[in-house]
Amino acid sequence: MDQEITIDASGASGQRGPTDHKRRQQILQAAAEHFRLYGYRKTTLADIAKAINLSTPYLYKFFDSKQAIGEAICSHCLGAVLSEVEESVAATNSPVEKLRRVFVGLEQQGWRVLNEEPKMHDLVCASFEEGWGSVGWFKEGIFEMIRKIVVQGRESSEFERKTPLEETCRAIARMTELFFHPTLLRQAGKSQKEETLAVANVAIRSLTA
Amino acid sequence: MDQEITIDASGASGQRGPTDHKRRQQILQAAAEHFRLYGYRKTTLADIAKAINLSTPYLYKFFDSKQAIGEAICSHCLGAVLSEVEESVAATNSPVEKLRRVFVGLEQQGWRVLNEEPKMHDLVCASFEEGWGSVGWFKEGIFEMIRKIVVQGRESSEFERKTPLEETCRAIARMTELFFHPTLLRQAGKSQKEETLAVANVAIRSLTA
DNA sequence: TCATTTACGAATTATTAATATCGTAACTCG
DNA sequence: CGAGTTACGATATTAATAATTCGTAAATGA
Repeated sequence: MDQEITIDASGASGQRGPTDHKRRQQILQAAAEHFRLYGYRKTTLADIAKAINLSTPYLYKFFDSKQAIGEAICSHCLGAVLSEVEESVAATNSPVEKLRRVFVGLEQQGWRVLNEEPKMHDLVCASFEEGWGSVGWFKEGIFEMIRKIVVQGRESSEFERKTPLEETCRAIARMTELFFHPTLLRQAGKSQKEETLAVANVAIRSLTA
Repeated sequence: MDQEITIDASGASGQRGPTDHKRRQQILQAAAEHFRLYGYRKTTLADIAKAINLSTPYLYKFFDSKQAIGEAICSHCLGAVLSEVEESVAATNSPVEKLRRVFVGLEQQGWRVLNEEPKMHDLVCASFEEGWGSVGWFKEGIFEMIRKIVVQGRESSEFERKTPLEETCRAIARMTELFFHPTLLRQAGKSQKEETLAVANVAIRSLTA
């Protein structure tokens, strides 16, 4: 009704009932709007149901729990972050520059969510604190992105080929966490472009050894 | 009465009145014991005062606030962590091994506090969340430790000398945070020796380039 | 059979009042 | 004056209670 975009809930756990059902879409869109405006904790299932003229219990035809809806919305938000970063990465061919853009892009996007969608940031915080499925999925996305870049860099001989691929990429993925982890982001309180670049450079130098 | 060790409060902010006063020591020791047993939040100033037969307001002769006492105890705890790591670092001459020990040592010590002194861990969490002075002091200590190691490594030609010292060391110091930051530690829920070593290796390779 | 609701118990979350705690100022004692 | 206390207000915390909210089961209609 509001936005024409569809929210892909596949990937988030806690789903049930028919996928690709019109109601699921409505629920997710109503939830997204309410979460963004009033926050996850303050919106009740009744709010969501009412917004699309349904009774509360019917939501359970599509989701296991309120948290399951939260996870779906969170996945969508994190998915958007990942897409932005992927796009930025795709816009250059240099593996070194790609890697730098992963770090900088994640920092920027994390900062954007914190500032422009504070309620969403809260939701992301909760998902990290409670270890929801959406987090693992997101981290895996980052790891894959980095792995591809490193593989490309090794093929073009810009990166070394001695160290174990998996271990190295996991470590670098882990390092990006310093700049997108919502709790750290909040504690930092300000953008950290400088620091991000410095850490990215460490990662890059370790590969170009 | 309990422990013969003295707690050095210099470095922590929020202190007032005579330094090196017998009462300050008593307050700090009583506070340390209560914080460790019952937690920062649950111990009241009255508890501390009563333990050494003082009235509550007299504590304010030595500390600006309850938080100031918390900071002092927190500094002491973090100082102990730093000492342990420094000792481990001092036990080898290889800069590479030293650097590895900074990472591994911090991870170990962080994990130890989380498990063996959970109430202290809560206090450390609070200090990070609220950005107490003790945190900046601790991070600066790590940075200094790393800087010395890198300088030594450069002098012995084991490390490269092209990259700016300050920036590089700040970045590496930042990377260690992944394994001692109390919030991340709690969220991880388990020891991460493997990951720590992997990230340490990235730092080391970036220097031996 | 699929879409949906009503009825309802358990668990969680506001609300509020009572209490405790923090921190200051002024006071006492030797 | 240095060591310490008493008295006290503003703020935070706890406890008890009332009200919501989550989530299930069984029921209703198309």
